[in-house]
Amino acid sequence: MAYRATEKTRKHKEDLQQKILSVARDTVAEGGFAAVHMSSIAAAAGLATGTLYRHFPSKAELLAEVFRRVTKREVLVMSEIAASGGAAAPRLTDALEVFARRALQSPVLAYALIFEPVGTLVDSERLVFRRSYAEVLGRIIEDGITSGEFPAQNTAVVANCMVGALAEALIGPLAADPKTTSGERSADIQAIVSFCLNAVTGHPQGAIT
Amino acid sequence: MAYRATEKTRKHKEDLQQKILSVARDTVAEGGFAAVHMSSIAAAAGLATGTLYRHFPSKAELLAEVFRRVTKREVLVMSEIAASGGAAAPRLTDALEVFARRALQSPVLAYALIFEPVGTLVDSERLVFRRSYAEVLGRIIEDGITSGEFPAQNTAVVANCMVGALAEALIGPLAADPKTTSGERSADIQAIVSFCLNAVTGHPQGAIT
DNA sequence: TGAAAAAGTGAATCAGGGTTCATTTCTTCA
DNA sequence: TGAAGAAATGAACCCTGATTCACTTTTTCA
Repeated sequence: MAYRATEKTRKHKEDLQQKILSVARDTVAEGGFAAVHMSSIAAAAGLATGTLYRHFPSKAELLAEVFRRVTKREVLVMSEIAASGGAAAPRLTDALEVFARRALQSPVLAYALIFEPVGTLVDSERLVFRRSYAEVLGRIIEDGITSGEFPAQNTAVVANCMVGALAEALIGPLAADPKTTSGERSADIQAIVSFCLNAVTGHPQGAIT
Repeated sequence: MAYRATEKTRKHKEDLQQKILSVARDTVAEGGFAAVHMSSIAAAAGLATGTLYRHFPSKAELLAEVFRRVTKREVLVMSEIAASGGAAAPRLTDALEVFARRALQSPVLAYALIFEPVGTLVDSERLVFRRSYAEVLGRIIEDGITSGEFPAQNTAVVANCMVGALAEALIGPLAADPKTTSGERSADIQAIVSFCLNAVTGHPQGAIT
């Protein structure tokens, strides 16, 4: 036994994985999951194609890992807002706006995370992702109901509706094409947020454009 | 010149096209677009694979045609409701409910039409499809604004939100899994419709569950 | 240092389904 | 009937990109 893994190698391995994931993440952010090819990821990371398979069992798993990481951060951001104290309505507004603003900041990534067809593995991660959003929103709505801010309603369905409304109106196929000005886009955000707030509160909130 | 196309051959050709389209449509309804393979469609239609290419230049065009046909009917149904006279709120309710009920009646087809990844050609048809829905809903909302039933609002964005909410809460990844009872599903429909109605009217409408 | 084991390499292989096309069968009409 | 053209056939081909694997290079430690 003339070889044993050591701290140095462990670190090296870890670094490579990070490198691969980061290259892949950037590729996704720039061109969506469709732009990810094992060969180009390898090249961009300064490795041979085969080496990727020493770190990830398959392309699907690599993509799933990328998805998980990017996604985890997004959900975290929103759930922090949700957990902050205060009335439900402003928290809901904040949560929706943060989602929207981040999505518009990197539209390709947003599209990739929410809609882009990839494959079964990523799809099931996406399910988790969407569920997380719905749960975060659902919790705020429940708080609002408890505190009497919002009327009683089917929390789960309402939360799903909000996720759908945001996704569709902001980054889905029906969204304005990306060349519209950021001013127009933030008017859209306001409209979407108002839509959702009206829906839960049952009376107009905020700007109606 | 010992051959010229005749009525009989024309008819025959037409019949074959219908047959192919109908077989393909059934396949989609049963297993989504992913279940469509040129070889199996051909077999199911009693033809050789190559024959399909005498009627459709490619698989993509065949699928696009299937998509167009199925989709046209759906939009028609909803736009008839939208065009019927009366107050905007009940018309909107009807339109949303019809969409929902039809979607639940053939969930696989609904998923295929709204979400399933297929390819560029079908994707652009899908864009048309979703736009049509949004336009139909948008028109009702405008009527409601004109008549004073609804407050002024960004019609286009609101319509998109509704399409998204319906799609997501009903047939998207977040929707209840199909084995839930139809009773539960229709409670969901009510919740979704209320959500949308609240959102446009700014005050609670119908059942709140 | 050198043997053992892991990591890295990248060209070759594989897979799977859409598409082609040389050949066969069917229609039409003089 | 038979020549001309259209339609049908289905096995072979092709394309594309993920995956493999025999070989080379590094790393570790007695």
